[in-house]
Amino acid sequence: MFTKVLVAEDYEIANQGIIKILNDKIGIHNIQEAKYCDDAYLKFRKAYNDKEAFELLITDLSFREDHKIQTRASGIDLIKDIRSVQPDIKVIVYSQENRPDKINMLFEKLDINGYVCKGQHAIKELIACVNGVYQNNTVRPPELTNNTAINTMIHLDDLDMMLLEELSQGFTKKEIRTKLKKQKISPNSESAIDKRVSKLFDDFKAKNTTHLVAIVKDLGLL
Amino acid sequence: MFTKVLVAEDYEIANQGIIKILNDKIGIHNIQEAKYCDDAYLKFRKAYNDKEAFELLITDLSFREDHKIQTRASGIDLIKDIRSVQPDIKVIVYSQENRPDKINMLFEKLDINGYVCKGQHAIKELIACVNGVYQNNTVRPPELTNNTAINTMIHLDDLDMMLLEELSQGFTKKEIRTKLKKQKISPNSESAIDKRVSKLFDDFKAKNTTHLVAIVKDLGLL
DNA sequence: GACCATATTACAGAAATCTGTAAGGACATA
DNA sequence: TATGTCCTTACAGATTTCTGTAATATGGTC
Repeated sequence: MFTKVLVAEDYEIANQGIIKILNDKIGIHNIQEAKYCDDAYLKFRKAYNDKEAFELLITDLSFREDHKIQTRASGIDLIKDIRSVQPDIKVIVYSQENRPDKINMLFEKLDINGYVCKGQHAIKELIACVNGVYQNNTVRPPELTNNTAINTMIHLDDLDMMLLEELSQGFTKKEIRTKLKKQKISPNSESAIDKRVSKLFDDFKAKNTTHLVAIVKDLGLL
Repeated sequence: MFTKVLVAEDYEIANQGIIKILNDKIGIHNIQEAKYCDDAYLKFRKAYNDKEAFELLITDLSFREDHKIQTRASGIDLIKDIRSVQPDIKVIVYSQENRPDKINMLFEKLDINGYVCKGQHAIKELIACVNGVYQNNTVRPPELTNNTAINTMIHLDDLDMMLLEELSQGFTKKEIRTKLKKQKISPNSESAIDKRVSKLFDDFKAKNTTHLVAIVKDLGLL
């Protein structure tokens, strides 16, 4: 089993919870914790330089903003930076994120080894994940395999996201059209935008713009 | 210090984290945990009947829905039920909720003894809270005292909330007006509703309905 | 080039939104 | 009763939203 693990998670209680599981249930005792990305990187770097490198990184994705100025804003940056130094370190992400496309992105772009959703069954999943990753498997969360939900079906491109963002900020379609023209993004005609938004209505089964934004906010896409 | 504590929290990792803090930092070792409200109540009831009652309950507010059917949906119900049996038990709520009015409601309506926000400084806050509550103090989170934010300033009555809810569900003002008339809620005229919504625009500095709903969703009021 | 599917654009009309003004009712105070 | 304030209602007009139809453009395939 892994003997040396780094845990990066800003929620202290969750941080302690992970350590307790690793301790009690998996028997890993050489654990260091960090509440900030930069702090995590420093601890990683020191261990690496001392030839006592970590074998596994367990990290959250989002770190709440704080008074401390961070060069790394998210766990994604942290993973990239650490992997650029020590490419073979195993990485497990432990996060609230449950959007399949986002989680898949982590596996595809960052080549992470495992993912555990914060939730009711996190202990069992974490244990299974650490064991699986130790055996060189890629461990995706059960939600991902079962859940072929809306998010995966509906493909939102950059323009869709921009439209949703602008609409949620209260801009009229005329204003949005003007912005698009200024940025020389096409399509930028009134009816093209109308069509795009109407398609979003269909996709999300929304009655109007307000409803659409409410749905998308609830889904956490915005 | 307290000697017997019940922890009700459905997120397993957080659950373990709390127990670790109570163990390591406060020296409480007689701790029972529950992942479901009903389970928590049963454990409470058993201890009470065995004359080995809990002295402190630490509970979350929201429990994720699951396949298990629960008679108690939220921590609020749990607190009410437990207090109706053992009125003098101390209660600390540990939750993500950060809306001042909601938190204040807990202190006023449920007479809870302490509140800790899930977050970066939860350990320090939890320790301070348990200590404070043990000394018969009421411990409100630091956020609450500092944050005289929008939420506290803007008073939203039932009609306001209903309007926001209906609008976010994509109903037109005409539809809303019809609903109000059916339920014999006044005011129900088109212009009265317009005025109400316009006031909400002013309050939340929204440009239009869509913007308003987006803001309110972000604030977590809806 | 010819063909097809798809995406963009133009235009138009009904419906809904948003912002005013003005008038009436409820209620408290003097 | 008179006065003032606040809330509700009625109405109107400009703007925006939403939904169509139809023409044009784009990109890929044969």
